[in-house]
Amino acid sequence: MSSLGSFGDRREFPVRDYDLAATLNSGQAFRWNQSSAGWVGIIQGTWVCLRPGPRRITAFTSKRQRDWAWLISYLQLEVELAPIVDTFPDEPPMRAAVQACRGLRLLRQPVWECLASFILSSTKQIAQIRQIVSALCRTFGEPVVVPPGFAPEFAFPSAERLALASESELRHCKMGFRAPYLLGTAREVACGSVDLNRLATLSLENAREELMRLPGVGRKIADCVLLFGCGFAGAFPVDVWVLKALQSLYFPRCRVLPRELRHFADTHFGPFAGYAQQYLFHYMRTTAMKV
DNA sequence: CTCCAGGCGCCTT
DNA sequence: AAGGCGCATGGA
Repeated sequence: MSSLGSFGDRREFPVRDYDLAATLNSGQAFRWNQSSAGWVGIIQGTWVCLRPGPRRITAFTSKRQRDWAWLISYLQLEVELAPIVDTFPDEPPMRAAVQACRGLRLLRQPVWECLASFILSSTKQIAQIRQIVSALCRTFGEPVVVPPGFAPEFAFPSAERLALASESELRHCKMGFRAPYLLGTAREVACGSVDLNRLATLSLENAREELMRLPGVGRKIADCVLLFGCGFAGAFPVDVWVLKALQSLYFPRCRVLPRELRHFADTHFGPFAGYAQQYLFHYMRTTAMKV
């Protein structure tokens, strides 16, 4: 194993209620890999390795850091989890999900990477989304400075770079019918037709409307970007897993239509509905699935 | 082999 | 408004 301490930079962050593995592995981000040194990822072109410890997370980077605001924001280290969980409805399904996923957090990811990744997510399993994103970064991303002994890494390619790609180049990354969607959205973002960094200043509804103007972005993908990239904790992405969770946990004895489940989701989970959604999603994928 | 995967856009009623 | 279908690709 490489001596990370003798290279780059290192910083310890005290945390409570933070399950790093569950958070990085819960289908909200697609570029984290567990190595013997810890969780290795790229955040805005910066290589970082994260090690969970008792009541702290230790971060190693390949380059000296002027400040760590980028990581504090990405990991949402200043968010206290307990007051959020306390707003969830007090009922058996939600209690079970919270108990099974203690310490599960939401990340605040770079908006473009989040948007592009979720455009690639439709009708794909998480393992395959990771493969496509990895190929996209290898093919179009700028090389990143990596500590000695670690695998080469690449930044997530900018919208401007992807806007210059051809559809067939994108298809070489195995994204299939999603290629024209990603290309179309990259072009719109690159030319400034949609300003991703302004979304967080809008209302949830207006920001969602903006995102849904983009090709390949419907309600579900828009809500993922709002929740995982823009900080709208009330956005509630409804996918096949969440539909299954709502149906089986809340209406086990009667068949409920998807649009009725959608309405239930919109009205039932409170101001941090997005957190509740992530708990249900992860609970369903890890433990409850084995029913 | 068949079936399905953190959906969307377009086409029918 | 609401429901059905095709779209690439690969793993179970």
